[in-house]
Amino acid sequence: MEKFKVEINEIAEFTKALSHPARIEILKVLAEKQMCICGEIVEVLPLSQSTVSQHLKELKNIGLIQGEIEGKKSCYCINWERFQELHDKYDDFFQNLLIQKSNFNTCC
Amino acid sequence: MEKFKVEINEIAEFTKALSHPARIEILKVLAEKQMCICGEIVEVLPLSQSTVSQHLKELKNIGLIQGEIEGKKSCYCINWERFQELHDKYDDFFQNLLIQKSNFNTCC
DNA sequence: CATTATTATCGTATTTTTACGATGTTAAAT
DNA sequence: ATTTAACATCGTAAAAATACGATAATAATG
Repeated sequence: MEKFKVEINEIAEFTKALSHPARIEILKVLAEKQMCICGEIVEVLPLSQSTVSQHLKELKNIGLIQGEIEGKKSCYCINWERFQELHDKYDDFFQNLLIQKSNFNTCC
Repeated sequence: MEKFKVEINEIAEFTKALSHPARIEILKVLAEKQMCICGEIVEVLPLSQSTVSQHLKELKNIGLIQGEIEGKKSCYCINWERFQELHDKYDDFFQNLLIQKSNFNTCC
């Protein structure tokens, strides 16, 4: 994956983490409930427990969420700091694109 | 793909379109040059012509770029209206998430 | 008209993603 | 000490994404 610049790769990793509806839904649920255990997420999603666990792992890998084992349950929540960091990088990039939008750009 | 709500699916489709570094790079190049022919994009990317063509097609499918055949060349540019539309949807969604970030949220 | 240049599409191989059931692990409950 | 509940991980099947060479299509060029 060294074909592209680091900045580009970082954004792509972020958008990739968000590229599945289940993972977006998970973030939404976690934001609403502040935190919840795995089971609550599984209840809401139309996917099996193991599949949800996999999606949780992916979000965890990129750091968007945190998970901590509490007894026999597993408590998840959003890592807001990381969330902001990634969102900001994405946003910077796309704001820069928008700046370059010219007015007389009828294009093609 | 009817498992999730339309709003969630739309965002996922957008992020999916941006989930590959090549496609992000293409958008960057197109923003910088306002418009360019396929060959110019191929020159810049570390991928074969056919692969780049495929990525262009995906961006075109979701409407982020437009392509028009001009003689034997093919002129591409960003569809800024669509770009804004998708970006706004994404942004709305994540701003809503951020609103729900509570201060006393030490989580887990 | 034949050739060349530009790009899209086809066929296909490889890799990655997605999904699920089965199993393993650990802590709580009985 | 068993049993149960909650969850992660494993194994694996199926689908999708990625990449490329070869070919097709079309317009410009000679």
